[in-house]
Amino acid sequence: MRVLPDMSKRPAEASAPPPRYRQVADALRAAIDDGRLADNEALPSERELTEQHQVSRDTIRKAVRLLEDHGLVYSDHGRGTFVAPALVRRMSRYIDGFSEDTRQRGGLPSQRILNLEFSPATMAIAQLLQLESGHPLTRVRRVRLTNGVPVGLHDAYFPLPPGVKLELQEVERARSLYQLLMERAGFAPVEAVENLFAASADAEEARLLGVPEGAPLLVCERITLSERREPIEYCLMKYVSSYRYSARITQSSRLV
Amino acid sequence: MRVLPDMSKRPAEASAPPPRYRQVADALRAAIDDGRLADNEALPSERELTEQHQVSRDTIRKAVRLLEDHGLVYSDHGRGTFVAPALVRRMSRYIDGFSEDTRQRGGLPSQRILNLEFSPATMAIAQLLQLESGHPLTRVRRVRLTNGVPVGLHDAYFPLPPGVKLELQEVERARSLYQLLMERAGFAPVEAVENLFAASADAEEARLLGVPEGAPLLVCERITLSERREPIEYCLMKYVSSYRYSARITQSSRLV
DNA sequence: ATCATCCACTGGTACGTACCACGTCAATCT
DNA sequence: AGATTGACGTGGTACGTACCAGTGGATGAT
Repeated sequence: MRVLPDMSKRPAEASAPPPRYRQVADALRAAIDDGRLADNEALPSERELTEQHQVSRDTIRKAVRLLEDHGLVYSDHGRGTFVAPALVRRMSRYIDGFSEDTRQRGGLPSQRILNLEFSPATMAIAQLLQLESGHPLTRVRRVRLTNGVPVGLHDAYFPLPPGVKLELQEVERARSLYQLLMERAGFAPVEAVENLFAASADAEEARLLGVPEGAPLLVCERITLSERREPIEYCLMKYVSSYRYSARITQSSRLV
Repeated sequence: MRVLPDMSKRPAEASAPPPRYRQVADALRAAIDDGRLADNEALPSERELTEQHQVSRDTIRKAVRLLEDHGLVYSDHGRGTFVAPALVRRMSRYIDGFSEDTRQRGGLPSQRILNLEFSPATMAIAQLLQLESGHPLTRVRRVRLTNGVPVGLHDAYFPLPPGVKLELQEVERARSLYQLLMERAGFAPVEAVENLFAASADAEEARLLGVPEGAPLLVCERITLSERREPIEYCLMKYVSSYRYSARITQSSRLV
């Protein structure tokens, strides 16, 4: 079983300027966003970009690769690099993407805290979080809304370092739960794994989401991992059927 | 509107040896797969690997980056590169992953073709595939099974080049629909975008999947794209609630 | 007109070098 | 004992060079 580290040091401090390849990527991204580069239009060749930005080809390639990873462009050997169609560009997903996803689709995200409680880990959750059964966990239940309409239920469980206690007030005030957890507990998610499946709404879920009992829900079970790839949160999210979860799948450079 | 290219040339021919970085990646992957490198164990440093494999650091970094993209390892600045825990390693998804996914989870995948028909594109599908309404499409409906038990319904629509016709026989004989489409029609998917949501089974779906009418289903709507990022297939997949769709989410090198 | 060849251009691989940024931990200083 | 420092090892960035491999249009022969 793991021991939870103290996590009280704040990284903080002024930020260094981003690396060159990142600056180039941002410039290209801006050109795509404001339409100077249209869907499926070719970017300047890497050698041209080298001159335009006065950096080495290596740097240009890093920039392009970054955009490619995010689905903004695609490269074809021998032909060039092209702007990905908007359909693909919209598909990036990030951790705790609810607020961002909603905004990106033109909706206004909000949330309502249902409760904040401290409960020992059940055997199932303890196993997922690699803690011993009964380890004290904090549990936050929230309703997620889009334009004031409930679309999802989030049920998050996470261990807090000894001595750290969350108050309902601060959770309700916080703009982002993750942000708060980062400040108060050094919570630093860098990766997450999710399992999605369908389920029926029980009576309580139906009431909270404003749907009939038995209505189909999209269930997303998430385990959030720290920098060291230790599980730091288990979260069960249930969405009404109008909610869309987007994904982008590639086969490039597939590992047999 | 697009015009469908002929697509009759076969790439074929012997394959060149894979690039060095790919060979290194395979070697590392093998070491991870057979347990020579345990979960969260550190890989040799990049400079060590340089000597072991007698290649430049650039090549080593390409190899490591490849593994990192696939969630097999993770790198920490200043600390080293480590084997990702199995939880994360299992999360890669690929196009038409049903058979592979199922096998990987220890199940035996199979399928039953429901029907093969030729139907003009409805307005909705035509728009998604960027074709004019009424464009002739081929439609294949299949039941997907795991260990003989139905778990999903696939309903695929795709345009075929003029002159190419699929026979029910060959579809039923084919080991993989995509494989067949590649051989017969130059079908070359390289990317796909998916929307997932929940829905209730209607009477027919319930019958085919062996679940009660109204049972919750995981619906996955997929648009498959060619190398040129042209939509080449629309596929609606519906899964019973025991089916798990896995995803891995990262925030590394996020584009603000 | 058709086909094959060639060539200019694209991204992809691979080498080398240098330095920077970050973490770790032992040595050192309070 | 505790805090500070600093050397060292790690991955990250950036430069340069060279050549390979796939594309597609121009060229020319048929």
